[in-house]
Amino acid sequence: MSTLRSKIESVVVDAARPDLCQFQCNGALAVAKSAGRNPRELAVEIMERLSEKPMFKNIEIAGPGFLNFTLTDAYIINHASEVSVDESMGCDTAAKELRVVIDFGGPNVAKPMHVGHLRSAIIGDSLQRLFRYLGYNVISDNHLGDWGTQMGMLISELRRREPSLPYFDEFFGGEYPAEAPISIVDLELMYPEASKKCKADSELMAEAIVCTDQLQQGRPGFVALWKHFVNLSVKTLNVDFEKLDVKFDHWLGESYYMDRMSTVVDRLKKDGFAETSEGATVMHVVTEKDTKEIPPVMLVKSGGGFLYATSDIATIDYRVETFNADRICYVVDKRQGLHFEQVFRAVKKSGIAPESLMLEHVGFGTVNGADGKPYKTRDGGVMKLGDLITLVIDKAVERISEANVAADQSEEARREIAEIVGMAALKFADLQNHRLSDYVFDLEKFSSFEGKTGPYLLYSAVRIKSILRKATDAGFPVGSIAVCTSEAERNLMLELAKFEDTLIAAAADTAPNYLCDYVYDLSKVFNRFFKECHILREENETTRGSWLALVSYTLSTMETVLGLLGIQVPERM
RNA sequence: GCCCCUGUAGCUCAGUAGGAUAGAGCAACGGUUUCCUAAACUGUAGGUCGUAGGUUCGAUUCCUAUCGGGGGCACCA
Repeated sequence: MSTLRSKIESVVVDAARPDLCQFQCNGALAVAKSAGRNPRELAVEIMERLSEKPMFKNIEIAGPGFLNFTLTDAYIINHASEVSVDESMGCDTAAKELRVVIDFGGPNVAKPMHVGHLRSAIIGDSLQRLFRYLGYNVISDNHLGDWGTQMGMLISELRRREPSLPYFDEFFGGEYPAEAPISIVDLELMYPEASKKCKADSELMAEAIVCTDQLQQGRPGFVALWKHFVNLSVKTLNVDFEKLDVKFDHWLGESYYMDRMSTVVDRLKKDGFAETSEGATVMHVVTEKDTKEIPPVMLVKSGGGFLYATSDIATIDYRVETFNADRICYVVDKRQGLHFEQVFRAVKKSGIAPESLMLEHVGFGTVNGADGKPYKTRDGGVMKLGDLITLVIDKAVERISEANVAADQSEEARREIAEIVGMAALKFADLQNHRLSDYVFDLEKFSSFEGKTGPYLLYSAVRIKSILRKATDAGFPVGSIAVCTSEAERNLMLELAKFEDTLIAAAADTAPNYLCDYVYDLSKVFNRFFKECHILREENETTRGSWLALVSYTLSTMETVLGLLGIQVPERM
């Protein structure tokens, strides 16, 4: 099934001036230039060719050569009717060959997640849902930061605190304890302290780096300790991801590629891509065509440790070999752009990745406070993701009791609604911005539950559910879309017809904000229809049945799009 | 120093192949409730799209310069 727009002609676009027409075509203007012809004449020819089709109510030529199309109501009704009974709402969801790896989340061991991780998690999650919906073979992977210098910092910090633990005894031959030597709370407190000390004191930093290198070389006590750290951390990370309703197919952290890193580095050396420079192993990725400086990729530190780039290269090697990936999307802070450019160049140049592999850094901007600086807590500390979620949900609870809604519901049900509403507020507030732009995170603003917010959308959807419930109770059957009695109704059908185009554009640009705009526009158009066409009071059965079908179709579309944003709709609110 | 991103209404942001009168939310000032959830609907006002050139029939969009803001640039991730 094709979209209403593309049923006319593929080059036709939605109207820029809805007051003049429903769809428009600017092709005559573009073609006229290359053909050396008058655009209006060309437009007349196109119009004559198309005007025979019965779908058109009207075709006009306007301005310098725009073609303006208006469809007959019968045609619009027919399209809406067909799509409304289609399981995928007219969208091509057939399985596609392309295998897409989406790398997102990327939390670090021992560091609680913060607002930056929020963006990666919900943008990445939206993309995985979108690509899956469109039929792509998606593999999502939470690339846990469990193998970097922060591990060395933690190990050396703990050694200073508790030197007698067996993990630090090089000659210890027994079994290491099954229980972790510290709690998760201690671990999370220990990291910021260790990090601060290392930054301030180069000797401590050197010690941390030595510990990191030794860990990476497999020193048994350090590995045992490291496993404890990872296990503790993963437990708390899971709590946050669960609250966000974000799931991954894999949790393959950097450490997973430990063996592969040395293999890959050896191969790069053997094939002449890597060389030694100032004691470190590096790979040059600059080409003759470059006008800018591209620093070489650092593969091995002079002390023997691997780096961020090494693990990313090894990871690509794995994803090509094991997942047979055609495309890899990295949903990572845009400030890491240079890193990815280097890594992408390295794998292409060395042949680790085939030329056909699409490597894409899906970058995103920072989350700022009202002052335009990165978002912090009131006392200037890092806002933890878990705390942020709590704030948002508390706000929703507060608002619900204020507005005295869902008063007939149990305490538990209201709590559940508050969680859904809070998460919708949070996710929609983030996703509606283009991912690359920095945005101001204003709790009051998106918790105000007014305007272009998640809760507004939920409210619209919930009202539809309510109508459908009442219709069922009254014994009104859902018919098929058969009438178009008002402009509001026609506009709703036309808006619904934009569904597939929106999804395709969002996927092409990896831009969930297109979905946000669409579902918001749809809600607005629906709310107008809702105001003007009183469904349950309508006495004509055909009209009422048609409206119920239209309303049900709107609900499916809204729930689907919200679902692609990771937002669920409650039954009542 | 080099490179990348960015500058759109009072504020926060959209603007999906160069197209007609540049959009939305909030804030401001109005209107709508015997009516399916008023967390709604709706009207008005508000912009020389940072500035100056260029390409084009046509530029917020592409190119150049310039100013302002942010970011990145070998042993952190």
